[in-house]
Amino acid sequence: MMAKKPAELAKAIRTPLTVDDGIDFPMIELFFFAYRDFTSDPDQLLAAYGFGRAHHRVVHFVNRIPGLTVAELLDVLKITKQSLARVLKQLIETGYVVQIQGLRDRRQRELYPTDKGRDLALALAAPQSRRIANALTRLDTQDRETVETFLRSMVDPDLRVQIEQLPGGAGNVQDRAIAEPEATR
Amino acid sequence: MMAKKPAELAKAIRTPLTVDDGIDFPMIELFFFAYRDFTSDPDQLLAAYGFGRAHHRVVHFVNRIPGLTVAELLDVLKITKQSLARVLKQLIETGYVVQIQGLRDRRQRELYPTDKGRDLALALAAPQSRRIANALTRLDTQDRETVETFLRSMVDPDLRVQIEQLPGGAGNVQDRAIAEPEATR
DNA sequence: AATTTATGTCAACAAGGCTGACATAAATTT
DNA sequence: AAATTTATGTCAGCCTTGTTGACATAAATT
Repeated sequence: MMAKKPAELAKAIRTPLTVDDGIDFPMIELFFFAYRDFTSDPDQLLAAYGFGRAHHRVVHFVNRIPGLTVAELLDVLKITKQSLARVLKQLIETGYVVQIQGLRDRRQRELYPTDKGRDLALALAAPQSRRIANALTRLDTQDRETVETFLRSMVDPDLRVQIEQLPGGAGNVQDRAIAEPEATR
Repeated sequence: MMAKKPAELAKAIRTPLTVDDGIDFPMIELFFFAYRDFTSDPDQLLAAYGFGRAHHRVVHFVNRIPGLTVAELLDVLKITKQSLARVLKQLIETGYVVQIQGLRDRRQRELYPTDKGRDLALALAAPQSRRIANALTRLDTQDRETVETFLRSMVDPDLRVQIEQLPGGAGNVQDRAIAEPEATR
């Protein structure tokens, strides 16, 4: 009996889980590895600035939706006020983001990027966009829509409104397919 | 000059970044939101077990590649020994994973799931697999290959070997398309 | 016999999640 | 006008999970 080696107590399963177990493991793993490398692109850049992924997300959405309020940003990021406060404070102090008191509602703080903030957002997005463009070159042109449809369907239905609100409307293939400068401003 | 209000110092940019800036923002954001919700599926389950995402990843790969060594697991997860040690210790103590001394090389510890560990891996993978299956229903059958090709191309080329080694070979569309139980063991 | 390798462990640190409580100013309701 | 609600900020403290560097041990290799 000797309870010393737990390896002897509970028996080891030596066969791998596979698709035969009714789970789409290949797709689960592809998604995992793809996202891991996708996020690794901006990581080196961020480290140079002394920022982390949390800063990245804030800078990104402030540039994509200039003037959004703190509450709106919390809703997009799905984090708590305190978590946001830390990184937002740093971004404001270092001059990447500015707050402007709301006109209609003066309790609100509208968030805007500065020139520095815009440059950073572009620099962070560039390698990710390149990676995507490269991946799409292995596909037919109309396959882009397939990938978009897939990814959009992976998002919780009640959260897809967030996507549709973004300029360029990733939630709206038809709108953006032509890539014409719309009246988004 | 009163340096009190940084909002007044650096000017706010009021126009959003769009695809016109040469960046594929729609795809970047779709990927972000899709992955966010994809990982939220197992999170509730994990919380019930008192585990985190780190435990999830370990349990997953130990079930997919039973008998892999600590060094191999570190290589797949791309984390440090110490980070792995913490969660691995917990998983072993609570009986989800067992270690067996290597036969060829007795320094190595081969990692295997227990029955508990296998059940957990399946329970965690189920909602993710369901989400994927649901997303694929909106596509034609041959579009699955398009999505797989896209995701595989998003992975760093030198890291794609990791995918190809997994049973069911997500890196090998032809092999897995038929979903036949091959001589993978 | 000496060295290298695989693993474990300890101490310490940092980022970025979380909660709960409390403060303030502005808007809204009564 | 007074009371309440809302948007935001802030403080204290906790947890997970990533990091580094140092050191120990046993087994394999040279």
